[in-house]
Amino acid sequence: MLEQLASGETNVGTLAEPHAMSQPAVSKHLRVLERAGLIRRARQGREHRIRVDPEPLEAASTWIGRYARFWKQEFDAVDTYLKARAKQARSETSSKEREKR
Amino acid sequence: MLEQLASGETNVGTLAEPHAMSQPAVSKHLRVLERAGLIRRARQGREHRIRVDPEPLEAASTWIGRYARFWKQEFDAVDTYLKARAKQARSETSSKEREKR
DNA sequence: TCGATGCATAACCAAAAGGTTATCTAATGT
DNA sequence: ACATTAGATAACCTTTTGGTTATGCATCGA
Repeated sequence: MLEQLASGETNVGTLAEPHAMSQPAVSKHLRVLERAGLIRRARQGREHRIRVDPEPLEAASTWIGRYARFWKQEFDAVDTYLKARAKQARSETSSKEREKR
Repeated sequence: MLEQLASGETNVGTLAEPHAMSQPAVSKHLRVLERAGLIRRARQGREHRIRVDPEPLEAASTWIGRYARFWKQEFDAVDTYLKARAKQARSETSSKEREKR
């Protein structure tokens, strides 16, 4: 539904149609999104124009991005470490097998 | 919990401690995260080392980022439009009030 | 002024999320 | 070989999510 809001500003009724959803369901979603600060609402008369507030999403994006980059480093480091350990483990195993005989 | 995984690779038991959570609960979370492709698991003996897979998060980050930037344009455009309309509405109202008298 | 319209709210329901305890399996140390 | 330990799985319970219909309220057009 957020994705649909991407295609620009709409009123509540219009949002309900493409999803197989009733109007009250949409209202509920909008209330949640509004409390989460993800959308803005401008009432003009009896119609409510809804639009996405990009700020918090942008913030989330950069936050995740920072973490992802950090994790990528960790990931690669651990990966090479594990490969090295695996190689060593193989040689240890074979030496143990030699001992058994 | 993902945030805790940020601080590096761990095994399952270690993950349970800081949250007030039982071990099976953690196992459930990990299974979900694994199926979602957000973490990787390397079993070595009876211990499972868990680490974050940064790729999908990075993808999500850039996706959201692109949308956020796009929405920011929309947002600003609509904002200026609304301000203009509000100004016009005020002048129309006052002219109507003049008619009433 | 009065019916139609846009949306919110209330009351309710089914399914899913998220936790628990108890039990099982496989690897480990002794 | 046997007790211990890391983790998974099963069965169950409560809370949250996400939807519904019915109804209320304000605004608009005639």
